[in-house]
Amino acid sequence: MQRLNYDFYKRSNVVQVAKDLLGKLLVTTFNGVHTAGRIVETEAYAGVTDRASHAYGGRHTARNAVMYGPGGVSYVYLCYGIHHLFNVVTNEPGVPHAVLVRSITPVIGIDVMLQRSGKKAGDRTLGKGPGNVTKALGIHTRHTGTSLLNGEIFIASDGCAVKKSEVLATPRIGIDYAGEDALLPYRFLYQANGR
DNA sequence: CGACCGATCGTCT
DNA sequence: GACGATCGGTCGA
Repeated sequence: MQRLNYDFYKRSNVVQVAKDLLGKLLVTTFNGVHTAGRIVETEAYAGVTDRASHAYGGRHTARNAVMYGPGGVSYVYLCYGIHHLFNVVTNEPGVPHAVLVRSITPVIGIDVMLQRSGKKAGDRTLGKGPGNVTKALGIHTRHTGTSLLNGEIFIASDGCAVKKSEVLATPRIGIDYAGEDALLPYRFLYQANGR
């Protein structure tokens, strides 16, 4: 198992990074409790030129400040007052690109994830949907700005190879306000054996 | 089943 | 003061 390094996150093509994150393991290690899931769904947010992005037009606020920092840092924010959504900042400082992790399949610490989510064993919705990802892994808005290069949250490769034929690209979810950018195929699903 | 709606609050205007 | 990069429960068919 190999933690992804800055060279992975700093790349300038956020769409490519979003695709490359499929099949990787998203790991949290809070208080010595390890939980991890395989990333099976991501969305790319292409910064200032992307109307769906929080940084569209160079918008710079306290909330999205970490997007303007270096890649390999978490950007977690609250949506609809209830859901904590986990993103990975990409690219080099000054370019506010990010990838939203929308779904994982549980791999390590499934019992803990079930407990955190209040779900029963066998529930297929565990880790499905961006709000459920953070709930299962214990990620909170307080974790925004933490580095994935050396912190409690990180992404690793376990050598799982993702074939191009197993990746499906579709428009992103819930961004109807983004005009033509809502049509961009920036959502990627990894479907090895269905879901 | 699918459609609808309520929850719930930080953030930006 | 309005509104989400959502979820899950409920209602009607």
